[in-house]
Amino acid sequence: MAKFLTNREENYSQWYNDLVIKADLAENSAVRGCMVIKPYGYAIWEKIQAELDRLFKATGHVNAYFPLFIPKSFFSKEAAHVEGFAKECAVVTHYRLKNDENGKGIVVDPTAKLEEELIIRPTSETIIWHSYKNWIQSYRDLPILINQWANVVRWEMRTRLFLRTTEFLWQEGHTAHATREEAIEETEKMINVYAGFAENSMALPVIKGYKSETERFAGALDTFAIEALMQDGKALQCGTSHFLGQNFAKAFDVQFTDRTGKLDYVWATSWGVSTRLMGAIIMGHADNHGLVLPPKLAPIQVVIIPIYKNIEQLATLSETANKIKAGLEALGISVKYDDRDNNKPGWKFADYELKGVPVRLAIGPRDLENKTVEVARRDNLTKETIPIDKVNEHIPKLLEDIQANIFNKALNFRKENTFYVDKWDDFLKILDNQGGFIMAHWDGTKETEEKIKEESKATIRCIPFDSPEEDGKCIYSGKPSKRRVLFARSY
RNA sequence: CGGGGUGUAGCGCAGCCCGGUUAGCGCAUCUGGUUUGGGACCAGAGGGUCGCAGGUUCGAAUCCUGCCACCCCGACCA
Repeated sequence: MAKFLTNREENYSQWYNDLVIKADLAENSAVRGCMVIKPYGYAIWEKIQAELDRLFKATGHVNAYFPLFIPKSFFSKEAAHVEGFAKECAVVTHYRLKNDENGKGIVVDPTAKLEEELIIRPTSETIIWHSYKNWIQSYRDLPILINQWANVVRWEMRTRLFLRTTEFLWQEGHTAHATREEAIEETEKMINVYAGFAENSMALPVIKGYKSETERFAGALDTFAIEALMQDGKALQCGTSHFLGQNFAKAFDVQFTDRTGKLDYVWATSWGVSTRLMGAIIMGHADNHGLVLPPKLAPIQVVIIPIYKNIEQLATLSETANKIKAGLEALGISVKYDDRDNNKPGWKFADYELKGVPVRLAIGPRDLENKTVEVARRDNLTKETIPIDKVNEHIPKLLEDIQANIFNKALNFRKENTFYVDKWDDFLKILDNQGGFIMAHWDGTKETEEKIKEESKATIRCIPFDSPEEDGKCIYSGKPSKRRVLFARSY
């Protein structure tokens, strides 16, 4: 078979780039660092959105929308927050263009300078908390459980399609609560929603945990994250949920009267996932033939390909194929019948494999005669022939089976690539050889964390919630430690 | 932003070092025909501001300057 993709083993990042382009998910745009998400890629994002939106609403949240622009002054109200984001903000300074007097096209009109510059949101805490000030007076106004689907801009140095783009799509939840406990509960609830989504829908096992102080969100008291292991042994942060304490309430002076009549600041959380999840799906499951989409997020779950010698034969096949299609659609399965005549079946087989379609049905005269259909599954590339009248029974089970199988495959990969390490030499050796997750002791200090990062390029991905207490010595400093934390090189 | 590389048709590339009439190849596209159970074949056709802007020259894809974009490696990050 001819090579259409760079081999994953040869050059992982080239393979990734090839895949995104060739599977028609996205492409680079005329603007540096910004991508065009193409219909097939966007369809996957829409599936992600739909399921997350359902989960948010099921946990009591509602959607709203806040502006793209944030007055510069808002941004500086929370000290840690501005510190964290200042270096990557796009700024609007003017509101008008004009024709150049020297005939050199269009220029910024210097008389149209804004009184106060506007920041294009890198995240919306500030403008949202400015609104919340007006919305909250009493404990009866709480909690506020709002999510918004939006685009944000972070002026990154180096970008990669889906993993890190200058503009990206995401959702950001911003909640306000009367008590610290309730806000912490919300923060935990949402990291669990994310973890559930990653594992159930994306078929990607994740580790939930706390971020170390240095890795925390700018302005948060605590950040929870889910971390997934990619096939090249690097970690990808897939979602974060932040306990913001009263920091933003204080910065924007949002106080409420509690049950006892006492005035207090509101407690906050924020949480988000982005189009980066697309990258996680790709790097978590895809192979040298292309994408492997989890059935629950695949825009096309089943593709039917006719094999025929002439138009008359195609017409006969189409009759059966359309019946199969209608039957599966009635079961809520998305089916594409590809009867285009410009490509041969072999071409289509390869193309749908590249696009990660979970199940392919091929039907030809031979099948028609035997009342059968050939079923090929994308996850393990096996084929079987089944009677047509068993399709409605077989395919739903098969989709579930594929969903479970790719999850288990990813889980096994993670198990095989998670190492409990106690010696610094082994730590470095593992990172350089195969990568993976490393569970090791850490003395809890910023200094050690920094040194480890410098010398190994690995960071603390998180302190897993379920990491058991055990006495040990820090992998780097040898000082005492109570539990292992999760290290990895990351995206 | 630092180091390295690349930019020529929708895609992948040759030509550039050593300037010279109409800029070439493969894939894709279009037309006609034969095909169709794992990326078909034959014949014909269309498609180019040679990344952009200046400069040198009788003449620039080719030489010079600046800029832009993309890729890889670092620092920053979801």
